[in-house]
Amino acid sequence: MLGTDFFMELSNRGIQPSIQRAKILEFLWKERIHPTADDIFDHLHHEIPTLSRTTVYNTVKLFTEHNILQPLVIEDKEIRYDIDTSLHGHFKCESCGNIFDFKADNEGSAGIRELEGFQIRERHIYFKGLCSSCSNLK
Amino acid sequence: MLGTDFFMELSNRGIQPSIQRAKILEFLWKERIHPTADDIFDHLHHEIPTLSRTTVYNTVKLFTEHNILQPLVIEDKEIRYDIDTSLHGHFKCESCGNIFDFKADNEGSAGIRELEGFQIRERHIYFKGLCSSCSNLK
DNA sequence: GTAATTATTTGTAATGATTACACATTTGTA
DNA sequence: TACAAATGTGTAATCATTACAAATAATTAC
Ligand SMILES: [Mn+2]
Ligand SMILES: [Mn+2]
Ligand SMILES: [Zn+2]
Ligand SMILES: [Zn+2]
Repeated sequence: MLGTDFFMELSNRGIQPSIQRAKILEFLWKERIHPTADDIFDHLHHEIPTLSRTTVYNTVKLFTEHNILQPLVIEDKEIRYDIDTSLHGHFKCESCGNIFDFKADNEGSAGIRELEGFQIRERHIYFKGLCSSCSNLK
Repeated sequence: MLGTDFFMELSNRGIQPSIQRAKILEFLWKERIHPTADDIFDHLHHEIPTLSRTTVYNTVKLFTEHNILQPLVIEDKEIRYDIDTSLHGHFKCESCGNIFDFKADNEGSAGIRELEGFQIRERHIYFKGLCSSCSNLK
């Protein structure tokens, strides 16, 4: 998707493009943070003064349905969205609030006795604590 | 804690006992589900007609601070409480809503390169999908 | 034991992210 | 251009959780 048109990317994914959707996708793609819908709104409403919060909520929902986005529930009352939909772990720093990715073993998925006969659709792994920067600030 | 007094148990844990606190602890201990604060309230307000929702919220917060309880954030807008504070995984069935425990590997905690220098305070693993009962209902 | 102090409980009012909804705008099509 | 469908917008509702202040119960001081 590097350097390409986000309009085109939306089309390719079977989503009717719009300025709002393209800008939201661009933001998610370029800034590789794990923003909330509100974070996205706050960042974009300068560029698109008419942007509505509802549009952001609708769009992240749409993207999620198209598997472009993965919602992360780490804190209650805060859904974050990750454009990396692969299986990986998340670390949320309780001090700065940043979220960090880490590699998480895929194993353990199959060999769990208690889940015999279960249909697993989603896997989530998250840790909490202090990131190295915040740890160093004593 | 089997067959003992929950008042005593609270004292032992350094918590001033009360009827409300003891009943909440008893419920959490005996029913080994992962209830929300509201679930606890719904179950107990028959026994204790004067019980306030706020008391339940205050109590689960108190218990959490004393590490008697572990809050689980799996869905937004729903905090569940687990009296088993050990590290284990949770499976939430998207059909019946029940939560199942499973053993989760402790390993992977240390050897994660991306988290070098990070202070890990909490580890959470949860899956979603269909439990075996709900899977069998086709 | 009674009064004063402190802790606990209760009910109601606020909070705040998300959702519902109705209307406005834009887009696609004939 | 004209109409229909899709998309976007703003406001109002939702609902679990939290804040708060008054009521009640427990503990301590005398
Ligand atoms: Mn991620
Ligand atoms: Mn559990
Ligand atoms: Zn940090
Ligand atoms: Zn089920």
